[in-house]
Amino acid sequence: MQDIPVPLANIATLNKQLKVLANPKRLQIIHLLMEGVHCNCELGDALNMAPNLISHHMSILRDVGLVDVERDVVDARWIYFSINVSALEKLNQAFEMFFDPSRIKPRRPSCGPQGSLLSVEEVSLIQS
Amino acid sequence: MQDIPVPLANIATLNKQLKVLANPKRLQIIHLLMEGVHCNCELGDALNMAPNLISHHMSILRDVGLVDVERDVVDARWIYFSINVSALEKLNQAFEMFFDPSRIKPRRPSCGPQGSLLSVEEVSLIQS
DNA sequence: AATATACTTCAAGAATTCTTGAACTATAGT
DNA sequence: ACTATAGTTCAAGAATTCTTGAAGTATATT
Repeated sequence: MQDIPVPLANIATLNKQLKVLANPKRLQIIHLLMEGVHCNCELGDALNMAPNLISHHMSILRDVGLVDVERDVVDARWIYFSINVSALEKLNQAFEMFFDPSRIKPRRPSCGPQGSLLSVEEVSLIQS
Repeated sequence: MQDIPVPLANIATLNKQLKVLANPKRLQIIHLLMEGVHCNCELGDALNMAPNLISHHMSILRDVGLVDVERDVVDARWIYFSINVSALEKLNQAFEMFFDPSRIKPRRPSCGPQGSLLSVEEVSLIQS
């Protein structure tokens, strides 16, 4: 039963990550990249999106370090996108920590008559 | 090594959940509710927000089933909000499944000369 | 019955994010 | 050098989401 702290600073970070992920196109891109390396044109074909839109979403994903980029060694015009594994691991851990159901504590609210949180006997005592 | 399928229908669901979570105020509300039951006024005081804004965010959290509501038994004007544990568990599982780093597969892209994915020997063969 | 309290709903404006089309950069082939 | 290709950047409009203030509900107290 160790206490896992969740400071407010982390909520801002978590929010930034969630905002990046809370977009259907970017989720689909991530899903495709989980299946392996893809170039811009491949993603555009698969998702029926213009290449500039792919670029736009990729820059958002790159900004949070979730996606890596490398140029083709033979033909440097092609660019390959891939998931940054350690970034994904950290993301996964952050989620698991923040949304961990075992973190939920029972507590009486500090306002209101708190009737609903009293036992049945306590409630009947008050009402009599 | 079992294959965990991630159908496209689930991406839409996941996106909906992520959009609800990708908001600093709602993350703070969730964080406070993890610490235990709170009423509207308590949340408003803690987060320095007007009660109608709290209500608004609560309805969004309720719509996805993440938050439960119950009226005070003694004084029904007070309303207590709490986290729906099973909803949080499902959310946690969905995240863990979708963003699981072990899902990442290596793959050669189907476009480009694929130079960067060739071995050093293969590349030197092409370039000679 | 009248007033107060705890909260919700509504509508409009503010802010943010998404998409589109055009212009731009970098590299490769002829 | 010139053209083609793969991808990026920019700016403006469209769409969505957030916040604010006022009005509305439901319940409790006097």
